[in-house]
Amino acid sequence: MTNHPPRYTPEQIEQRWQERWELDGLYRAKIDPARPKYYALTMLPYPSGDLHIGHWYAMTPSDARARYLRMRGYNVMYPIGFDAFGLPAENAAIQRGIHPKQWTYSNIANMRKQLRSMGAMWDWDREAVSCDPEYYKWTQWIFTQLFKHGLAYKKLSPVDWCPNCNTTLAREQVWGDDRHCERCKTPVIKKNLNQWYFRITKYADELLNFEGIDWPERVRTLQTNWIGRSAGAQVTFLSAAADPIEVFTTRPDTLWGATFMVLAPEHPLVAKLTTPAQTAAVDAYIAEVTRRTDIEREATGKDKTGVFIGAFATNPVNGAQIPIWIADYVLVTYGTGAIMAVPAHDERDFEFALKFGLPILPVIDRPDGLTKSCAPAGTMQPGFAAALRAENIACEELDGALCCTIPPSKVARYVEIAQRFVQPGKWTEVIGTRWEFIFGPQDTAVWNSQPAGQEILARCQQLDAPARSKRTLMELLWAVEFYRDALYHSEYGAMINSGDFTGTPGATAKNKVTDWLQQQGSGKTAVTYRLRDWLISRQRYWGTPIPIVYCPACGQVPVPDDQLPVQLPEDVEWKPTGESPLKLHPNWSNTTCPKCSQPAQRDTDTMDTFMCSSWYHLRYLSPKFADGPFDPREFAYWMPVDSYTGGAEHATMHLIYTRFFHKVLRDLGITSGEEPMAQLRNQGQILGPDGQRMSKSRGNVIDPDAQVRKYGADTVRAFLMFGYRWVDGGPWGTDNIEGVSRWLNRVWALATEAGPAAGTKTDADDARSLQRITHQTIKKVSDDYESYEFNTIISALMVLTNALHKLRATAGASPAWEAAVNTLLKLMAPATPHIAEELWAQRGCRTPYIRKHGRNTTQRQPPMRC
RNA sequence: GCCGAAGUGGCGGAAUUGGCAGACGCGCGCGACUCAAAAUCGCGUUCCUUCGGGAGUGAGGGUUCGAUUCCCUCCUUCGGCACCA
Repeated sequence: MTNHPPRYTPEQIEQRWQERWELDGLYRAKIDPARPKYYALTMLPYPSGDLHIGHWYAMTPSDARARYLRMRGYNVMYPIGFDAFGLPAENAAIQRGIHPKQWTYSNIANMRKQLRSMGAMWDWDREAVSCDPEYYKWTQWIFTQLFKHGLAYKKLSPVDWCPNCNTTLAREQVWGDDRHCERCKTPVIKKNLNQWYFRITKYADELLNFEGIDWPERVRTLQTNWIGRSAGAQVTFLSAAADPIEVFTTRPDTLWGATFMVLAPEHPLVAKLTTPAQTAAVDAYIAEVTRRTDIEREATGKDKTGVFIGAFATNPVNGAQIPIWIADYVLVTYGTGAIMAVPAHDERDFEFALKFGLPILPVIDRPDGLTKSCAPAGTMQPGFAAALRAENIACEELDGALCCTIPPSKVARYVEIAQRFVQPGKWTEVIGTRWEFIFGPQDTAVWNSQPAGQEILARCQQLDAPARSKRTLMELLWAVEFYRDALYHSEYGAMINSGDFTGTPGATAKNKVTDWLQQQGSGKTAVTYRLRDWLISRQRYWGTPIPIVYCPACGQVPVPDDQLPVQLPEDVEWKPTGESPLKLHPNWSNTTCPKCSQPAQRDTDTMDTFMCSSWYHLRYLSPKFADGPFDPREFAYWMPVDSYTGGAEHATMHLIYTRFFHKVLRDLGITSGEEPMAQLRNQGQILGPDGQRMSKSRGNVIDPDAQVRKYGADTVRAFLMFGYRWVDGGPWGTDNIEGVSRWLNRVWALATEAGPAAGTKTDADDARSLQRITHQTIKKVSDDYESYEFNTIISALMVLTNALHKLRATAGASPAWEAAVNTLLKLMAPATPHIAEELWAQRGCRTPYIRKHGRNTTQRQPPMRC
């Protein structure tokens, strides 16, 4: 053997091709109405300093897919940029004395280099960097647009504050049971601050509609739950002094069972309604609740606390006077901050009523028909059990008591028998679907109203000493363990004990009552959301300044368009004081009012960085455009984003904000279309080899640069596609990458080594099976790119490679062989572009770039030749 | 507690309009090449087996000629929400 073909040396070929692609501007996306467009987008990185293997995992398959679509003939735009504002820059500045700007831009320079080593087809001409003044000018402009249209407002309220990051956080940035900061894991505290909010709640209903977009079920569910729409009614109760107290309820059909009210301790009416006798207790309770942090509230569990404020309200459906309490299980931030308590059909209210001895009245029939009766020893005369048995009513003895679960059809019969057998001076009862107390023959009492319940309780207390300690009838029944599962339920069912509405079936009850309330003028249908408005003020330096000026005469004035951007000053102290660094600047905040030219002050907070990332996909369209946030011509051609990929951890943050922005801008006439991203796919996460999240402190971080040096970018790319289900991710596998490396070497050998000697006979069957597997691979690879199943793309390519290997001796001289090798290279090109390009060129193919070759299909077409 | 997703060899993972379970890769075993090793190549590799077979996709049940795939119950893991009226 004298003529050894050159070995596969990725370090020699990869950089060469990257430079050539760049030089020829191969991946510059230009508007071309003749071709179908495809906007492929992957979530922009934060310039933390080093490209992480996680970036590779997220971006490589996206890039491969974009390259695939390009080969299919689409005009593909695949842009990249940096989400460059944010806390890490400032923290690095504090720790190392580097200016956040310098830190950020040098990181960006480094990451650009690293990103290029991936061999991705990014259009660097479209790069956008969110901390560039030309970028944040338009972030500010969008803010002023929202302000002018009443969608941005300032409000003093208790907000979540991270004591480590020294700034406020949006609600969705507070995570976990201990309510910690999403970024640094420090538990948050509450502060009362005057802050800017965006009215995202105005778009709640629209954000619930995912029609026409192809997003993962999981993200849609997360967003739906986060928005948390509940439909019901708002009902007005009146205090003795006729103050209206509004409550929100999803169960207007239970109004007749509202036996008390609960207001949030912070409810504005509390001070006014509290009677003098209760003032001290109420003040003490409020003080205690305010002192407690949310975490302590959580720690105290669900044990209900509360206090009676001395006042009563009138239930609008029956005029009943019901006591008003305050309790911290009612949240001032949800609904109206006040509830009607229906203890018989709401678990929390039930618990509260039981604890504080408040009355309970069942008003909804049990749909499951569960009916129970329990007669302690000595309650019934002998023969009772036998009489029941004769009726086929099954009972069991529990601690001497005769406990029966009565079939619905036998309830009436049971009552008759019990009447006959109850001992004089004793009683028994039937509960569940019926609430009837049996004192003797011809002597039963039905619990169908609050007063009736009181009377029954009084009778029982006369007969039975232990009952005298019970404050309510329900408390008496709760003492019987056997009854517990039948005393409370929250199902829909026929209305009972509800005046004229008694008997209304569960299916229609809610609507009938709501309609009636509306006629009476004491209620209306209402919808409440869990979603809160988006708090965007941050008390940090490295962010977009809020373009608002406070004028003593004119109030809040947005900075006019021609004065944007409000530049971030560079000469600041960024010590973490808890105040905005911009506030401490000697003169930055001093300005003049854009309206009246009198001295005025700038807002010294900066914006949540999620604002920057809510519209970056629009800036990519035309990052240098000066007459607006983007060039409308580019928008018209490229939008919406056809495929958006990134982590699912952004489901309730970035991915909801960006939809909100899009809809706002649409309503302002700036954009069009319902949604910004037509299709979304989430990738999973790469963990350390130990199965733990990669982190420097654990020492399990995989450095992509080192892997590229060792194996080459193509191997790393193909391994990341091959080793995992993309949606799942998993631990970095140190072993599997060797297999991918071997595969590329085998491909190299196949394409470069001399074939069988001239004149070697071809086995027709083998040539045919080579052709068959070639076409099967084309189909498999195409289908799997469409469905983001990247691991099976690589395995299909390996299968084809193995077949080539095996059939070389017998089919290596056939046309099918040449077609198969060329097809393999083309099918590999999206995943492993450098080696494919190199071998393509080495084979003397006339088309200069493999990617220019048209689509591969399974449709009949001549064997591909280069 | 509520909602959602997922459980397949020693490992990563294939296969679902219901049709040969374990593709592809790792690892492992045997062999070739080599003085030797690495690399490479070839063969084998779900488990049990008395070598005839038998069992097998988290567990149990059901539908079916046939179930990893569909239905019911349960278990485990992960993610989200959690006093949201």
